[in-house]
Amino acid sequence: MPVDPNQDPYYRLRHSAAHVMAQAVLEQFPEGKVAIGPPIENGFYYDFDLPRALAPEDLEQIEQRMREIIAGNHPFHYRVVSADEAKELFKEQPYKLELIVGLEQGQDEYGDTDSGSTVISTYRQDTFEDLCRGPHVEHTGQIPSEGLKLMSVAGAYWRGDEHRPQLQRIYGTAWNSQEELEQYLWRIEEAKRRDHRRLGKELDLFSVSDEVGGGLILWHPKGAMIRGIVEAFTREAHLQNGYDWVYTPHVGRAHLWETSGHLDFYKENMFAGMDIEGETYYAKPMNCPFHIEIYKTHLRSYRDLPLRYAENGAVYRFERSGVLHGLTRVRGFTQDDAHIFCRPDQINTEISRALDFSLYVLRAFGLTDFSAYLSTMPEHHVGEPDNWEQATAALRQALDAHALSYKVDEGGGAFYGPKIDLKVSDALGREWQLSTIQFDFNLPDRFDLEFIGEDGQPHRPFMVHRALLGSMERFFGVLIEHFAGAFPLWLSPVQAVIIPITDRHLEFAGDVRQRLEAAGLRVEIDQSKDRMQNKIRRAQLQKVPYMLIIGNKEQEADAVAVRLRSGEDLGAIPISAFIERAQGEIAART
RNA sequence: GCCCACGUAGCUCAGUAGGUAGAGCAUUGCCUUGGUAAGGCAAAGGUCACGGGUUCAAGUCCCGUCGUGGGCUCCA
Repeated sequence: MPVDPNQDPYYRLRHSAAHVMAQAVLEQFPEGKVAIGPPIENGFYYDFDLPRALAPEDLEQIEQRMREIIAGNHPFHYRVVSADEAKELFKEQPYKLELIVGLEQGQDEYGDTDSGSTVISTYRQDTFEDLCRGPHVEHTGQIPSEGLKLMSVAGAYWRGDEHRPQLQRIYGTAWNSQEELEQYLWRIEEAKRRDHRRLGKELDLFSVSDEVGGGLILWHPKGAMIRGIVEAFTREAHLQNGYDWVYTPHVGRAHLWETSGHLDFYKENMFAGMDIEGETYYAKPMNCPFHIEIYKTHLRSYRDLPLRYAENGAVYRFERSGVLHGLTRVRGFTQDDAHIFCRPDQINTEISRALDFSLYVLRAFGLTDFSAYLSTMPEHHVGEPDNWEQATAALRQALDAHALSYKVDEGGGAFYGPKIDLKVSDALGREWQLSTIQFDFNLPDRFDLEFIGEDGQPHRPFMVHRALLGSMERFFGVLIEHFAGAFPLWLSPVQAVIIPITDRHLEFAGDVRQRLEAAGLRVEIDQSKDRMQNKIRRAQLQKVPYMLIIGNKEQEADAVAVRLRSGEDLGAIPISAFIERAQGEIAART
């Protein structure tokens, strides 16, 4: 994702670092070919076509050479050249030549049509001259050597096209100072510590089995406990917000998917069909057709609308093996899916409600930092432009009413309707796409959906597809990383561990457990023969919110000595008082 | 799917120049009965991902398959 030169204060420095890196690499591989080298979020990269694969040692050497170039304080010289001059200058560089031809046709370096000018320019520092529109720092000395680090090498296709040559991409990062660099590196380390795949194993939440297949999640008891709480909470919230809960099957006949158009346009993402008594069935990649079939079981009056069908619907999509990733990119997942069928005059209210509901649910899980994206009508689309306009206006109005700042992706909507995507930032400031609210002008036509209006005539309803959490799998992954596995009390699979100091206290421990469980708390006793210290350590590593230590003193006082996972020791608290405290915390979902 | 790297005990990893497999944690047993992040001793645990090849000898070298990771692309 390229960054905007006008908005990113690191743009010049990182872009310049990319040029310096290209110089260093070409010095080492004079026959190497260079592609493009833009600044990106947190750093920069440059793509090379080199005679051999780069190893980590090469990065050290390149980085070393970069520091020398930086120390040389070489100025960046800008000049405008004609297309012919440029072609002569880069005659040994086929990728640059392709870029120059593109520039002549008004394309940018990614091959996209660029509305900007078609000026062809270069920047030169020291011995290296690169096709570039800039801007850059004034001289290489302005790139802070101590804020620079090459991170990794990876394969990347020329122009992102798998049919074009695969290049070697070197990722680097560059900051204004060593402190900034170290902060960034700390964030990377912290992200690794929070990685849901790692915590999923350490906290025994879920696994993926080779035997079952990639991208198919096994929810272990503790992960399933959390999922169950999430589902119960959101289901209840849906019922309170005017949704009807439904259940639909995992497979459907081929004819359904022909009608929906999935077999025409989505087949490469579907699991292969299954033959049952001469009829082909497909695992569902989406829930919409099923909800539509429910809609169609009755003739609907304008008075019946809006109808809102919600379901935690498991869907299966064939994702290429290379893209699978933990819980966030899988082949089978459960969407908290709903479809709203409404009259044209209801869409403003419905969209506003859906957005409101979305924000309410996400906030309940401690996610409070949102950014919104509005995607509008693409060139190839179905449905009447009037409807698109009305729908887009409704989306826009809802965003404005909720005082959400949003970016507009002009022409970025799906072919079947405009949409709002909500992204949330987690505790580390990373963005995750969760909620989506999108209109669908395609399926109502394909399934010939109708309602009878006040005029006694059939009309086509508007259909809105929306998910709040996105999928249970991805959302769980986000929760794990957001909380670093230390879930708030209401979500914690084990809310308290009772730690008897000696075996003599086991009986009292059992008594305490019973009372806490009767109060609705999820409690375990650590009956191992380890010492108290080790039991504390174990509960701490499992990120259990409360450790309740029980010895002679507590037994006499009918109390528990409460230790928090923060390390704080609250001392002895009467059992009834502890129950009250925990119940209050659960009710507040903090 | 493609490029690169990786695949050794339940987990995290070590195995130097090919010579026949090791540690810590977890598990089990015995001793220890303790006051806020690891008590001691011992045992058990591995067709070194799978298949083939080179070699007197392969965890180690070569080829293939499967899987995982980092990217590309895509996306809930």
